[in-house]
Amino acid sequence: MKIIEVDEELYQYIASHTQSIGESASDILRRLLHLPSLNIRSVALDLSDKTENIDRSLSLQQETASIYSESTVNQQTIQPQEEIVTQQVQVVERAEPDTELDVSKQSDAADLMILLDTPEFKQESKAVVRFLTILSGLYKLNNDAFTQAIRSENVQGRTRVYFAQDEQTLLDAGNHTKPKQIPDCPHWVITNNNSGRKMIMLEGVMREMGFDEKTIDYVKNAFVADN
Amino acid sequence: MKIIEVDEELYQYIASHTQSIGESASDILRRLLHLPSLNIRSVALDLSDKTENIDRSLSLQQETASIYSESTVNQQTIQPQEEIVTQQVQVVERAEPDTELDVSKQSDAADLMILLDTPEFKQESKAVVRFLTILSGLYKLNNDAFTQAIRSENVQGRTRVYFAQDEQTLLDAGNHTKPKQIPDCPHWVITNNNSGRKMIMLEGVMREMGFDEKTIDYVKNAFVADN
DNA sequence: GAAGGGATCGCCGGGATTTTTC
DNA sequence: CCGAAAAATCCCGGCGATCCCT
Repeated sequence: MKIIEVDEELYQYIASHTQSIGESASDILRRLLHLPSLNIRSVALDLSDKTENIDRSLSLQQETASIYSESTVNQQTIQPQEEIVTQQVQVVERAEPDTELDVSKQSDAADLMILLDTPEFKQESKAVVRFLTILSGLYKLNNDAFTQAIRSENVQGRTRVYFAQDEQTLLDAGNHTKPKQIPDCPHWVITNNNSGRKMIMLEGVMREMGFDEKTIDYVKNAFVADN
Repeated sequence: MKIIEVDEELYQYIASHTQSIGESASDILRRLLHLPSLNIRSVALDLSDKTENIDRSLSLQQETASIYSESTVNQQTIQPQEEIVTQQVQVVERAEPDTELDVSKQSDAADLMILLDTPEFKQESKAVVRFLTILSGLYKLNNDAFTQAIRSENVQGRTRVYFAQDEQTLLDAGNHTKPKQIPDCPHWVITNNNSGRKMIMLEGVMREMGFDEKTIDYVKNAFVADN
């Protein structure tokens, strides 16, 4: 083991991306950097558990699996039984209708993919709707992270303000921005821009929220997919 | 600074992504993680106490707006007329045993280096922002020395005026000089020149302020470093 | 402010490059 | 007239919002 020094904020960033209790800095960093894990990782397991639980299509299962395949490729060591037990507990807990606010970090990516995989979403032809739906999903996944993310300067324009808690702020910062409230969310977004910019906005928010690049890519693709 | 433990292989991975000599682990990781740069302006504000948490929510927008805003006409953030009064108050505030104009003191130089060492600064791609940030930092370090320094003939152009307490002075002395207010500082600088000239301007101010050559060199390097 | 969506086009800022001055 | 220093033009990339299409 090596010791490295990281600044306070980066430390917080890393710590905040803990996905399972007791995870080491290495584990977290490896996940964020898309490096293969040394220890068995539970992400793949989690995904499949969740899959059964939520009863979704097979195709998504495959997609999801392939997306994370990198992290499962060279995993030779198998983790103790405890791991599995934990998983089962989680499944049970999640078996009830999910109305609670604190969605465990672990399932962020999966929840998001489930949302984007619904026929309703895929069928949706309007970019604004897909845009708003994704934002709404992001908020629901982790409203604190989302609320923090949209404050970042990285999701602001040169003169326009992209996100705010109220319509007026957005109206004041630009002309004809066409603000819309994000569904089931206290925040507003501006809407009068092309799809490219909408994608940039999504990307910015997700990056701020700490999603890894793979997931961000997945969402971007889902957003773009027009049929 | 926080200490974290990473496994050998991950350590090698991070180290192998060094892009500039002397880069810290934090810098490298921030780049690899696509961590958004923070608001440079607030860093400058926070020069003397950089570990403290920064509230970026409200002040950020305003600061950013003032920097990029083109309609500087109705900006009344700073009042030139009361300038002298303000200065005097600050003198009194600074009236501690070792208050001098000699800026070459270790601690001041160190403060400056701390600012330039932040990943936020290093990651800043725009020369103007780095330029303004450094000037802001210089002012913060010793506003009297700074205010005196920019009056010197050595920081004026042949026809252009480089620094002034108000935009108009700069506008009057040249065409398309693109003056900008230095963040958290009552003074303005012109901005429409290449990076070489910006560096000459920094150098001039610092020399006038009494920085030693080593520190000046350090700052020049930090300013130039572009990635 | 009310039709709505969003691609297209034009403006703006950054700063290297070119032009001008001494 | 040449070289150096300063000034300012101008190109490029990014963002805003107009305006065309549905």
